[in-house]
Amino acid sequence: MTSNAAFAEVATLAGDPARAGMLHALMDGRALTATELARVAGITPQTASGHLSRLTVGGLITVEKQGRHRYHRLASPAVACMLESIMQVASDSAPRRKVFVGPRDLALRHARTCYDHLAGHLGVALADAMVARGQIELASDAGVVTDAGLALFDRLGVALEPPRKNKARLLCRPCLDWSERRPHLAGVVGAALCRHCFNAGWIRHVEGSRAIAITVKGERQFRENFGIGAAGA
Amino acid sequence: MTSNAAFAEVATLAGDPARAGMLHALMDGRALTATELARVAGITPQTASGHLSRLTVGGLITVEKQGRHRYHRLASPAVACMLESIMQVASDSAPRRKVFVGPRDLALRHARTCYDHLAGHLGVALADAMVARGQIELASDAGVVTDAGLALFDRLGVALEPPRKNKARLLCRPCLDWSERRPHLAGVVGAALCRHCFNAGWIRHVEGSRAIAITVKGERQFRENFGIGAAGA
DNA sequence: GCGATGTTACGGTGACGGCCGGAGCAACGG
DNA sequence: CCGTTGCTCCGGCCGTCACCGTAACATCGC
Repeated sequence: MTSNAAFAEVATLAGDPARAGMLHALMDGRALTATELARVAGITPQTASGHLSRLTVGGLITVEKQGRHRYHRLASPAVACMLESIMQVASDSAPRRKVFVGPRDLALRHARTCYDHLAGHLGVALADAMVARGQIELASDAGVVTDAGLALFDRLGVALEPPRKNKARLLCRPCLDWSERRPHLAGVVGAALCRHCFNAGWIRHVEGSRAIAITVKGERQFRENFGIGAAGA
Repeated sequence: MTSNAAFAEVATLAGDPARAGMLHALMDGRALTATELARVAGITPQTASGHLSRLTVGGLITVEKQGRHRYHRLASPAVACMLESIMQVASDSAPRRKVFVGPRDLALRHARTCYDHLAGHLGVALADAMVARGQIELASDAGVVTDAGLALFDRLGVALEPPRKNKARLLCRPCLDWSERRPHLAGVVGAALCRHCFNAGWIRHVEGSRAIAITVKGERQFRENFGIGAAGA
């Protein structure tokens, strides 16, 4: 069982509360420094450094040196997907009691990024709207963008990466939202849509959090293009 | 960060080598007793009992009492999906060296079940064959069954669960195979196909392993219906 | 009722690992 | 050049947890 040791190693790396906090913070896809990660995890920079070193050799994160800063980010989308799935299981078994949700948690539940796509109330509302309008079809396993959806992306100027080959259907991945318990849009399509929202100035990052804020412009665009009401409420 | 503690708890449960071995053994979707799982993990039944108790309260497995035996199985497909994704990350970072593959590992790589669908060389070969024949389309995020694929399933008598609503497209989920590094068929479609292979006597479980054996009848059927050569070699 | 088997509960032991403080090293700025 | 900042290495403390042996409890066959 050679693969078993590697499996346990990866799971152990994610299992420490301090490391889990750091990985959680990195789930927005951005790169953070060791000191920033130490602060979110509530430990000293020395301890954080050790953790980050272990995470790096374990292949969960990668480091990019820039001057006297060292920026850490998740190593791959596969890691983000793994963290998502663990959160999925954790939120399934966790609701032993209705937990207290602080204001910070509330902002996260409203709208956040999930590595490279939108999640929270906003992400789910967007997916719901597109399903209702026949622009995408979503099953539990997978999803597909219809011609109406392609037309919408074309009209909005959503840039797909890599550029779509006209032959194959455009497929997308549903991702069960841990706060809403309903699927939102992930995969290449979710990433493209999220990227477009940032580039067009519809949303922006909230400093020091995975939460995102909807701009005034974004509010209007979401209402006009997706029929989503004030602040996705 | 209420969800953080639950996250770390779940990851820690999967992170112990002994527990990882048990979860790995349960990945074939069957239910095993504490003694069997102890033997797989190489620990005493007492120790295994403690581990299984923790896994149960953690929501990773469920227990079914039957006489003096207690059968343990994975709690949900979400747990299986999580274990898959961890294995995915582990196999990404693990290939530090070409590891020795024993005969037991070899059987696993040839053909095995992955919770509820087929994996290994056989699983990948089936997916490849269906893609080549235009019966399914697979992207990295998702997949879809074409009309040709639906016709094939109909001809073979593959029973979909739940029965397909004629309106929506039949979507499927690709699952990156850790041994082949290529996608095989998962999700409801993969599960239906796997179930049909068992029911029709094309494959059978190898006792005491996640590996499966292809019967003589199955060999002929796989060749005739999917063009897969001897033993999927 | 009496062994045999499967499973759980308890106490003790040992080790792995997280944490911090102190010190050493690069990088930027004045 | 020197002080500041960001990060890493080292040594030591301490809590947690995996493991086993012993023992108790349920279930089945005789």
